[in-house]
Amino acid sequence: MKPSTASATGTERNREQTTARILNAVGEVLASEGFGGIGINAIAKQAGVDKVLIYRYFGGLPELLKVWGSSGQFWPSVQELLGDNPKAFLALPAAERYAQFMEHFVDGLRARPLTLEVLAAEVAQRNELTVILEAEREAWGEQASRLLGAKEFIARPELRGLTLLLIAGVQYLLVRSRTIRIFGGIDIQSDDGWATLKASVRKMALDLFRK
Amino acid sequence: MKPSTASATGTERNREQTTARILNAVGEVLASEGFGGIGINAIAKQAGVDKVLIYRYFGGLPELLKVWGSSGQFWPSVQELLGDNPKAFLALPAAERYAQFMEHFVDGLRARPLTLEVLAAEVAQRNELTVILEAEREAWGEQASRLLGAKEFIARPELRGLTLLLIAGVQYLLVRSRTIRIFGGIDIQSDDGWATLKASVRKMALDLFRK
DNA sequence: CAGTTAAGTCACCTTGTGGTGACAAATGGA
DNA sequence: TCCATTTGTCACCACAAGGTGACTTAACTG
Repeated sequence: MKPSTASATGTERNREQTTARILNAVGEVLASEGFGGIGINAIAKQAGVDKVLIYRYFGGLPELLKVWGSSGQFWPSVQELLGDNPKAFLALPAAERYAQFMEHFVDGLRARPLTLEVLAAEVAQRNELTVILEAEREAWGEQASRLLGAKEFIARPELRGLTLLLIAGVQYLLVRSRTIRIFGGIDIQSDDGWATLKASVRKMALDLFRK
Repeated sequence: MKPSTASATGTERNREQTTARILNAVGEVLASEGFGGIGINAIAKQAGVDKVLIYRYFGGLPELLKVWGSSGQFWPSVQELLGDNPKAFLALPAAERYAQFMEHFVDGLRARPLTLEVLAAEVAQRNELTVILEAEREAWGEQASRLLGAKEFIARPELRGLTLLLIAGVQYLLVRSRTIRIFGGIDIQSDDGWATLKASVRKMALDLFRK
């Protein structure tokens, strides 16, 4: 029997693997404990790694979060919002395009619990991680609004504000749905509840874009 | 010179005044430090009171927050949303009524920085205080939607979901405006930015309710 | 194979938090 | 006037967090 201390945990002096473990642990802690549970000790424990290694390899918690945040894709890609067939999407009538865009946005965000967790943290605190993601989102919004239809946005400037409010509303309801079920009488945890909300938006779009 | 220890701080064995100080301190700490800064030590310090008195008079932090939360009026009253003349408001055409309602909601919330602070905290954590306010809000939403126009909501059920999204969007943008300025290209800290958003909603209402 | 570098371990410190027991002093009856 | 109650003060504990210095041991390199 070799009296190896490292082999007990399965780690064998492999920096690459250790850093990967640490980065994974960030997401794992985030998923299980939420943003409030993020801390040097918790991450080190989750990774099965001594916390001093985090300081050595990353410098500290802020730097670690920065690296982690830059590597993941938290936001639905623009492509994801357009659907399987981008060309066909852009050929749709304005109302249908608008409705589908919002639906895809809802679905994309609902499929990303970690993003919702970070989104929730952004609201409460402002730190290195949230700053990164804020910038990322601004860029995304720019790109998205261009795709959604710059034409319509120029012809009808009020659409810009309205869309922003709806996007914000979706984000808020999804973030809230992590901890509460009923909001304004609608079940925001269920598919049914979201189907209702999507239908509302679709109806609005049809009314707004009708001749 | 009397060697009075109490008179140094201006407090003279007055329980009523002390409890009032403590309760005030809750709001003050909340306003200056945010919800994350709330703690026994911080509140006691702000109140200029020994923390042990908080335990004696309230039992602990949760109980203190409960008392504080029940006493304040965090949410715009329904009356505030209807404006100076409720009767006249209800006589307005649907579109105008809808637009004004949303405008009053925005103004009412913008005038309540403490409410925004608590709203932000609700997103991240769930504790005694947030539970109280959640219940309060559900009741409020029930009342508000009844006033806004049960008639329209029955005739056009999609309005319910749409309104919920807009209300949620307003809350989200206002909460975010505590820490960031630009969101989706709009300045959510300025009156101008909000005027733009209000105008968008108004235009939408006019389009939706037109014959 | 010897020696340096780097990975991982361990014990420890500091600080801020919630929480409590014991005390000093003012208040208000009897 | 005396004495019990209540108000306020102070010193202290336990604990978890971030953070660091010094050590052991494996791996690479000449």
